[in-house]
Amino acid sequence: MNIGEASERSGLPSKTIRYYEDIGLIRPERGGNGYRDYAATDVHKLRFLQRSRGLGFSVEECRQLLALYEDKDRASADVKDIAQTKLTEIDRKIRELTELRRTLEHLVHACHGNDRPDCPILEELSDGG
Amino acid sequence: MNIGEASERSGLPSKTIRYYEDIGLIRPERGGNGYRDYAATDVHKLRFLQRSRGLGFSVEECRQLLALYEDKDRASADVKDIAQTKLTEIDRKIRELTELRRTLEHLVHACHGNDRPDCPILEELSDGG
DNA sequence: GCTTGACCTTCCAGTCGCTGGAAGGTGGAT
DNA sequence: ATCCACCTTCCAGCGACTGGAAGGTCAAGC
Repeated sequence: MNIGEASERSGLPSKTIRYYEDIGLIRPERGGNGYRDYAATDVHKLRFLQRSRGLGFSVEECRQLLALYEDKDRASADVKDIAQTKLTEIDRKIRELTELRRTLEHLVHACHGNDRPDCPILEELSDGG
Repeated sequence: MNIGEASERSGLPSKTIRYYEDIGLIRPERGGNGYRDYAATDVHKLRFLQRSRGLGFSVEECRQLLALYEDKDRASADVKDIAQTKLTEIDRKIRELTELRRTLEHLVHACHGNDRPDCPILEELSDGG
């Protein structure tokens, strides 16, 4: 199938699919007219990429996951390691966001047209409280 | 103080600090030798930027947050609106990250992590389960 | 006074992961 | 024959830095 259909089926823009080919993630066949020709397995891989990117894996991580996916003798521990690392990162982000939320909410509740130039709440905001 | 010390105190690389100046986020004084000269308030702002950037706010969002931070003399309904909008955005981000976390954790727990070739993580990534 | 080395300056290029657009070829319908 | 949607390549740009070259400044040591 042409890139347009592969795009529809995978949920990835054609541009992105070509880019993924550029960086060596997928290598579709070519028809006599020069058009890319995607097989069902290619679409499978593209969808795999679409999902893992959406889960916050970097392209390099996706390359690893794809290699593991294609490798029949892979150790699932490798995959687990990558996912576990991502999980830790996500946890840290959630923690930090929750902190900022708390700080900002504090600010919203405290800022009532108070004209004092040295607002301790704003100090706290910049100090990381 | 020079950029090196501002970097140490704010946790931002000197390169990033210069970049923030390029795009008009901070405007330190200049010494007679042409060196940037950072005041304590500049470091406060830099640390503020360091935190909010680290939490996934775009530079443009940080510019707004910084305006809020600098608006301490004119705290008003407008200022509160900006903060409130940011709060909503933070909430959304936390929700999305939590969802992502849940999905990934599910995958990690489903994975045996041993050397068996069948890995639930890869299966779900490709099948979209 | 002169050298050393750490610091500072500017500017240009590269990174990642796309995304947009130009310029042109192909395919199928009218 | 013409139309238009699709495909191709290539080049440029985004955001938010990051690295490196080429050069200026400053304090310390000899």
